[in-house]
Amino acid sequence: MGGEGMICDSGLVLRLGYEGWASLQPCVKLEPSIPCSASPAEGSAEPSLSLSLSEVAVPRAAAEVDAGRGGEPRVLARQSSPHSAVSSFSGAYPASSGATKREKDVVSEEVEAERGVSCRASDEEEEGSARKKLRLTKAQSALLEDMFREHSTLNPKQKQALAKQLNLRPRQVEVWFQNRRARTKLKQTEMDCELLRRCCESLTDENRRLQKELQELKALKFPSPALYMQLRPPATLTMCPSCERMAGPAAGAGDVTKGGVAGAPFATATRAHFYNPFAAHPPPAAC
DNA sequence: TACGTCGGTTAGTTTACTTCA
DNA sequence: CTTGAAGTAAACTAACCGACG
Repeated sequence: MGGEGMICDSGLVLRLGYEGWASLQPCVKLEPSIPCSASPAEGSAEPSLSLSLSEVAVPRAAAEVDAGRGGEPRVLARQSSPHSAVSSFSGAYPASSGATKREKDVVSEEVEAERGVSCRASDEEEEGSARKKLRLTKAQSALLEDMFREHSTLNPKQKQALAKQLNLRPRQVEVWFQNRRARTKLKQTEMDCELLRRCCESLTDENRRLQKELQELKALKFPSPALYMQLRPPATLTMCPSCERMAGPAAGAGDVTKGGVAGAPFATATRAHFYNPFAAHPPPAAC
């Protein structure tokens, strides 16, 4: 599994990868590498974060998200244009027709539906010519999508059967599945990136806030950290204002990982509830 | 070696938008 | 001002190619 890493403003190293393609489970690890000059050098604690996408039920297929531009559903069953060399209906409507493109498309679809035609493109006689491109019919796309939802890959037998059912060549089915997997992965990656971006923003804010708090603390020069702890409960470390969940004294007490210093007065002894966009509960809109 | 999958790319098609007569 | 044709950029996606396990 290859991983890509980036350091965001919050000083966290974000690593993104996939635990295998089929399962589409991106894993994300946020490792603290707080570069801030006001980092807890003086025995203070730095938050230890560990977010994992593996625990998350990320919306699986992009198919469900896959809408046309501007949210307008696209008509996939559209046959090729009158100029298309592979059009099954190159004569269905003349180019000089007064109908608009969209109207033509509708007509084409209706005619196609009536005839029950599927586009078997690039027949053997086409070999040697320039690359041809077919447009799958709505029915073909639907069936392929159904199959894809069941299995993202096909064994040779399934491929053969599906090709026969769709009146396509096995190679076409194979290519469709390849492209479909690629599209799904791309969509998933985009979604992951968006989640990471939000997470990064959130952590940046938190980092900023903690630094500010640290500076205030320094300015106050409390006689003892314990006093500060009494006056400033760790609940103030709540990261996600929308979640309204705070790390109470019991939550994570003693759970000071490598990032924190066990026993250090400013470790806040607790791990604040850092907003995890990959957590099972849906991320708040504010995040 | 053969085969399947993947990432990357190419190219055909469609759509949305702009311009202009 | 409205309308329709023409041009264009962008998006989508089938098909292809080479690398890899």
